[in-house]
Amino acid sequence: MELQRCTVCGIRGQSICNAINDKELEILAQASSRLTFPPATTLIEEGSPAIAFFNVTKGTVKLFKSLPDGRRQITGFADVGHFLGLTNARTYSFGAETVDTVQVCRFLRPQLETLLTDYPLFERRLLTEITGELAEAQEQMLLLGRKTARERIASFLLARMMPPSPHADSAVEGQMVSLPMTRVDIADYLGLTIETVSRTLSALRREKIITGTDNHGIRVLAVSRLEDLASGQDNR
Amino acid sequence: MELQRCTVCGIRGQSICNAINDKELEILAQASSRLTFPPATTLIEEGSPAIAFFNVTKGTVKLFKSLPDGRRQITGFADVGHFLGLTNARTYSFGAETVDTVQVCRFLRPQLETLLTDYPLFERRLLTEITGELAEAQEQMLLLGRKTARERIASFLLARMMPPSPHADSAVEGQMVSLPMTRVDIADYLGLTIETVSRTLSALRREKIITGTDNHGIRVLAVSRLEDLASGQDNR
DNA sequence: CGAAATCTTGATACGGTTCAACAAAGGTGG
DNA sequence: CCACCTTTGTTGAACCGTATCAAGATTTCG
Repeated sequence: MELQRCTVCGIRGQSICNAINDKELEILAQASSRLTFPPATTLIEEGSPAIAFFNVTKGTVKLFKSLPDGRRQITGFADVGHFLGLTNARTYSFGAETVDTVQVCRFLRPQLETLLTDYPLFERRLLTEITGELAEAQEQMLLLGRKTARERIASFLLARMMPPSPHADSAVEGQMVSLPMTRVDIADYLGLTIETVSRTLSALRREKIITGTDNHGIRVLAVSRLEDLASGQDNR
Repeated sequence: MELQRCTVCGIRGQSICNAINDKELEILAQASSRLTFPPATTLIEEGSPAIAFFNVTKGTVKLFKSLPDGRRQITGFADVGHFLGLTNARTYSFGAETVDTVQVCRFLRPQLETLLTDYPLFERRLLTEITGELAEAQEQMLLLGRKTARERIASFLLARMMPPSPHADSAVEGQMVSLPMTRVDIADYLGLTIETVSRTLSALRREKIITGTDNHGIRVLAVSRLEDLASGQDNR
């Protein structure tokens, strides 16, 4: 678990540090420490004191809530650029665990308070970020409350589709979707069981809407078919 | 539809205006207009341009998202003190409709921008508010993705229980729960059908966990039983 | 290479939906 | 203020999509 100073936040362009100008960047660097964690590391334990705040600079973190009997709902995946750990309460109401190898910038709570008051641009950026998270949460509530298993899988694949890279490998057909998480995680995110996730992906593969035997990388052959599916236009 | 200037925001103690000091209050008053709407009025149409931002000062507003075929998910109820309409996009990704008679303070977008930059306390308050909304959204995702119908109803009743008023009417047994919305709204909020909501409430009534024949006012007789139910401790 | 973890597929069960009929509440005009 | 009509809520019976239980296949990793 390497620990080093984040003198210049490496992913400034896509991270929250983006909001801060050059003079401020130095202060930010002193306020945060960069940490690297292996897969399946607990970053936040549900109910523990809310002492830190993270900005993901590499990898994917899953956020979740659990019931006493072990049922779990993953409320989101925080990819590069996203932050996590903001809360009003003294304790976290959710847990966070790394999916793959993850690098973060960590701010301790007093540091965060200082940053918020001293750097208005930082606070504004945070407000924008969290407003976007709320919109995503609302979309997910629609999915969990009203969509069928097929529609959920289709929505999930679309949401996780990489934006078509400019120097795309046009030799390979289909849009790439990266799925670093396991079937269990997908199921717990979509409010399904692993069996239903597996069956539904198999069905889409059979129908030539997706391809790829690799479990953590799928290719979408018919984006528009998926879009129809995701919004309930076309179930069969 | 009455329209008047909100010179001194009447519910300052519990509203977002709370964040603003006396000097600033006057400016806020000039930036907003107070409006009253009858039940079932559309405040925000899904997909329409995001021109305004509201603070609820009386009544309850429902927020929702819909699918093309009409399936609907209510993502939250905004009661007194809550705001709605904040978004990063140029259009709203959700709809909003009054449940009962509703009074709001409305800010137009440019006014909001000004307030945010000029009054840091206002911006901070907004960040706190929306952080709380995100936590609620996560709790609701757990409900929608992983709880049974019984657990959903129990959770809903608990969440809507009035805080026991200091001058409580101790002559009447049981904690009051106000349900201004219809069964359809409750169903669309909990990801169930109206029939299941009705059946489940009847079952809880039969089991003497709740009472009250009035559809919009229920009394909880056994709070701790409900709490067990809501977290999946005790299903029968 | 071998063991453990992860994923897939099949058979059966069940919670909640759907369809249907009726009951109760609310609102309106005479 | 009541009779009528419309809206909202309740209850029952049958059905269905997804969960559960079970077995086998594949992948991962030491």
